[in-house]
Amino acid sequence: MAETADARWANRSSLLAVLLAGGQHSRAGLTQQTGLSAATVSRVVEGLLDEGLVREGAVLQTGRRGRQGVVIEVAAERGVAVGVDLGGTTCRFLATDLLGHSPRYREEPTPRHLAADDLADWLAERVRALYADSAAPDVLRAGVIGLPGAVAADGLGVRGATNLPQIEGELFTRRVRRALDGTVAFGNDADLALEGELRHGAARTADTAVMFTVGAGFGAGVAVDRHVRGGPTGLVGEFGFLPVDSEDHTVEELVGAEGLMRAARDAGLDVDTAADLFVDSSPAARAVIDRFERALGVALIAVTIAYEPELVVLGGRVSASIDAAMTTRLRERVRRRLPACPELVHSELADLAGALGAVSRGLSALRVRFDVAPDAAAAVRADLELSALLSPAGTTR
Amino acid sequence: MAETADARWANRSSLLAVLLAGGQHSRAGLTQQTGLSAATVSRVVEGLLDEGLVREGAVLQTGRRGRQGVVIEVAAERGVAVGVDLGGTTCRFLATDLLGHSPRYREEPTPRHLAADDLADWLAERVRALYADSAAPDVLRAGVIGLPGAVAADGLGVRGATNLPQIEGELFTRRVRRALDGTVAFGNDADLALEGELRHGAARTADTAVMFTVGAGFGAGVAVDRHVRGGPTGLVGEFGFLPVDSEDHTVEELVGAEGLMRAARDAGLDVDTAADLFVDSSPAARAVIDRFERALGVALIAVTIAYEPELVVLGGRVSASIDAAMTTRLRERVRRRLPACPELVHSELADLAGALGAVSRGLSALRVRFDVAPDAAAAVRADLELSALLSPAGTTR
DNA sequence: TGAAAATATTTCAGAGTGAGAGCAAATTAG
DNA sequence: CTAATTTGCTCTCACTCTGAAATATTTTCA
Repeated sequence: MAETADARWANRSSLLAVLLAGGQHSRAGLTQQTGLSAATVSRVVEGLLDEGLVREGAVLQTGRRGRQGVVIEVAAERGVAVGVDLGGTTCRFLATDLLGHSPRYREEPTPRHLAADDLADWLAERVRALYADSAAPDVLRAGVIGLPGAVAADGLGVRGATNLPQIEGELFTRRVRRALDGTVAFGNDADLALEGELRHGAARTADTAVMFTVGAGFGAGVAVDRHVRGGPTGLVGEFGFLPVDSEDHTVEELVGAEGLMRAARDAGLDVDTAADLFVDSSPAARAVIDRFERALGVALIAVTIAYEPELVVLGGRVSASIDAAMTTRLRERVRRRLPACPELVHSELADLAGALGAVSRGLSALRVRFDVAPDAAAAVRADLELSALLSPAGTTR
Repeated sequence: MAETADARWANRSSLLAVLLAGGQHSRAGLTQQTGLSAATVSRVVEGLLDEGLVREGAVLQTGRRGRQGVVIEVAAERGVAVGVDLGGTTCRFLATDLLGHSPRYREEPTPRHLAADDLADWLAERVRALYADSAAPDVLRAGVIGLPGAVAADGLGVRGATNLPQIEGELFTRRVRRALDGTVAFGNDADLALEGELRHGAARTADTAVMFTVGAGFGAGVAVDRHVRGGPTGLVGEFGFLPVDSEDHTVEELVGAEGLMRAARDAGLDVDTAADLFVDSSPAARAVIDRFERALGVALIAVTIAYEPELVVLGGRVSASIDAAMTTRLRERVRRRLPACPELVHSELADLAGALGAVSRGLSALRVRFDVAPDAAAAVRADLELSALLSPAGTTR
């Protein structure tokens, strides 16, 4: 412990962290970025060149006089990260290289009729195909798969996957993991969506943030100190279970699309989608929406008390129906009761948040496998090439 | 950054961390405890001897054959930590040396009629007296003062101190701090009570824990990864604000002693203390207690969802009335709705939790000032000499 | 063309570590 | 009582790694 060798490793870590965040860096630039001496940077870079983890690229055209620096570029093809968002209806895949570049995105309907085994094989096959895109001989691979259920801290046990019951337990996850030689990890889809927003979306600058996912049901992801928390059994953030009145109605029943539709039916309303309810001005519809707003307000109060987040990101299908007037009313509702209230913003990454978050985690795992210190690996702010994805053509919206 | 000198500092840190945790250690023992080489331990100890931070004590009688080791003991008189729990009615003081030994405890009625200035002077005078007990020439002092209100992250702004209104704002805290030359920090009393239970009480072994303080009002402290969290404005954990029914009753109204007494009066009951309500078997009293239990259940559900703690510690005056039957019912209530439920246990430190937590934080601050790495400083599990305090004679119970 | 400036490498002294030798002090065995 | 053994501590030495400074290299500017 605490040998002198640690220093070298620490320096290599912080240097690699800078390189893996992307951008053009010469050795001189790295000297500035890392605060190390020029000599040390030269030596560490030499080591990385020997490892084949970086290579010298073009000379850096600065326009200033003096000798030009040589760009040190990461051998990005040495790693592949695959992020998957396995939803109840759609499955999204996103693969990138070690730098988060050359994204390849695809989506398919989830074959929800398949049993656990077959679904696992179906998924593994597609991930393997994305892995295979990189032809380099010694590629490290890391896949992260978001599931519509709570994932235990061990990363295998799945619970509460009402949308895709066959993935419950450890059968599905174990089979996927084995089929992919242990290169994959699992996470909760809401947590990964928050991870995405946290690194590349609306919560980019937030330290502590919560994401409400309002879809068929209601879920929340929680990030404290830029670290998404799931809890030992993955229960953390499941504010859908929170009771909101004396009759034991829960947030999920009043806020989720399923609950909304049931309430609409009970009120004799004839609507096809939850979104229709929000634009229906009949008293019956307004009553349902009022209860929606009340319940969402309770959830907002609860998370404000629990974490005092700077930001609550609204995501999920139904969240699109939450307009500015309603967010204003929600914040007022909180402010009437509490001395502070988080910002309320809509998701920036929409459908892609989950897959992006999954890739981000995969990239972190890759960095660690390339022997970057875990803290540094998680702190890297990679500049993924998202523009192509988020342009109108790239997404399904 | 990352010079070789860091290694020496890191080694000094981990060695000091072992020494400050207490116990008898020879150089050989330290070699084992720290994992460092014998040579390094000798060198670091030599440095500490030069600093005057440690000294050689008696020879260690092991009974084994071979040369006897010399005990390296911390110059505990080099630091004084004072913890204060400034309550609405009682103010408790606890002072220890750098090792958490030679505790001096006293309590006085809080002079709640004094204005901010005078109260600050009153408090500072008493803390100064405790500081003065150590006659060593170069003593470092650290005081931590628990206040019955939310303390902002900057450690100065106080809010929601309904029990002791004159400490609101920054006037009181600034004056105390200046009177004590900046050697003091402030914290929320519920947070510090949890800190105490976390380090020396019921939550000793827990990683993530919550403490409910059920007194006149209702507050909660939150510790995640053995780290008590307050939030930017100190709002974190104020689950008293949580609404529990459609009529907007809050947890505080239904659970705090004040709310209980009001409800009792409204129900035409003639009781003197909240405790009486719990042993009253009349239907009216039972109804009040039922609502108490329901609201506490909602708070328990909320914290379980928010943090999934291993443990919820029950503290505060009213918590004594919560018997085993009620905790069992509460846990059943949670389990009916959630897939997991924390343990529910009573505080072990009772009235002293706050002062103990405050001293613990003071000790941490002292360690940091002696240049121990903050992480290591916080992780030290000092063995305070509590037996004298917790024995029947030591407390007010 | 030469001066100035920026990048990169090499050299060197200094700081620090661990292994192992060596010394000191205790117990045990004969 | 003496020698062997064991344990604690220190000293020496080889090694790693760093940053400062000198040097080489390459570019722009006057």
